[in-house]
Amino acid sequence: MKLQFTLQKVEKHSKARLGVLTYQGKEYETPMFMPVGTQATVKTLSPEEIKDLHAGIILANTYHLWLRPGEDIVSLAGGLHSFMNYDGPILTDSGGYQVFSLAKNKKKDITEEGVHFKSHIDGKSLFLTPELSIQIQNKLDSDIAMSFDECPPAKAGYDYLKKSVLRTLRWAQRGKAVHQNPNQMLFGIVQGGAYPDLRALSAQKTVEMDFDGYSIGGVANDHESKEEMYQAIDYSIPYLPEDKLRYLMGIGEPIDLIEGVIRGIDLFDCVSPTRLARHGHAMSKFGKINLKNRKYQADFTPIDATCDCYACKHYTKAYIRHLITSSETFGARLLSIHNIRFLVHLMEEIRAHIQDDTLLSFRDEFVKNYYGDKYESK
RNA sequence: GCGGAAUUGGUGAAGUGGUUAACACGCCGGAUUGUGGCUCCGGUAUGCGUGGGUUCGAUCCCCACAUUUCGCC
Repeated sequence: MKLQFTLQKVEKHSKARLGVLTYQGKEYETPMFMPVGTQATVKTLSPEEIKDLHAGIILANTYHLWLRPGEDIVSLAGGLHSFMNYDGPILTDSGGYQVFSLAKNKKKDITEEGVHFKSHIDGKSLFLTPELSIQIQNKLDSDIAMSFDECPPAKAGYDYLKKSVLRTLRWAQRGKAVHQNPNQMLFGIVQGGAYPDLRALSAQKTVEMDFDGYSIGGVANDHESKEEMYQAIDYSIPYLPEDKLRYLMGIGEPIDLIEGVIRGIDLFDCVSPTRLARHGHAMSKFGKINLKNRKYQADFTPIDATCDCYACKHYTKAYIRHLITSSETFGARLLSIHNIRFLVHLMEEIRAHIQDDTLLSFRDEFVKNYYGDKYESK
């Protein structure tokens, strides 16, 4: 069954929206943060643990699963849900971003037809097209498929970005034409860097094609400023229909989630909670905690005494620090659990504040706690 | 007791008579936004066993001593 999205409320003081996703008889509330499980697993976590965190949609990646084990194997297994034993909704990214990120400093050849680039596994030459990406996602049987887009660097320059936006529009059309899975939503992606007219063009033309939802892409690239990122959202949102999902791709810093919601975003994904975990960092409302720091060596308190996650209920900073510095995978697992729970809980708070029309003051208070003096001095 | 070899940071070690003593690990920081899980970037020996000597200059040459180690009695 296809996911259903119902918009429930828009905040008075901002564009923040509350919505409900209905899937297999269960309801999931938006705005929502989606953990990333590139290779059909949220790194270090079992599906049961993901559900215990009250996460909803998780991401998987077309590019990675195409290369290994191959979409036919997943299809033979009965699709992604049965293959990975996850009965919640799954979104697949199209592989467009991987062309940008995996082949960042390597040879790649972007043509009208598609993208030639090398496998990160064995260097083999690959050719991914908009049609192929959608066909793979049809077979993977995710619940939300993404259009294959070009994800150019933010600093690419107006002329290149314009060409790229127009090509991404043609690619979206080609992908939509071959999309066949009736149980799967298909999203279009708005590009256009930090240029208002390109974002407007991209958004309007994409919406004309009538997708099940719309993403704002190209915002997690390079080192653009937060202001530019927020502008890219602001330039895109006015053209998107109220009753469809809006997904800000790749964004997951706590403050960005709040700012995104304020601007009208419903869905976010980011590798940060799991990647930071593997590198020994815990997220908290007072900023990132680097558990590798010596000062936690004998700190026998939890990461956050008020957190209800498994890691905080049973383990101390000193123990997790020991696991991380000893390269024990249980440390990465505990921190992944905590960090995802932190973001999921943040979204719960955000939804409560939308309900009360108090999101803006929540944002201000959050920023003060999170950045402390650092933010004041900026 | 005799003879040989060795002695460089927390560790394993490279090295040269002449500016800032290589590299690796560890340690200490930092980074990380549609994930190339064990990643990236910094910092980390005011000193080369100790004491003398040679030299304009010694970690590098010489002497003595100490310690370690190997062989022989």
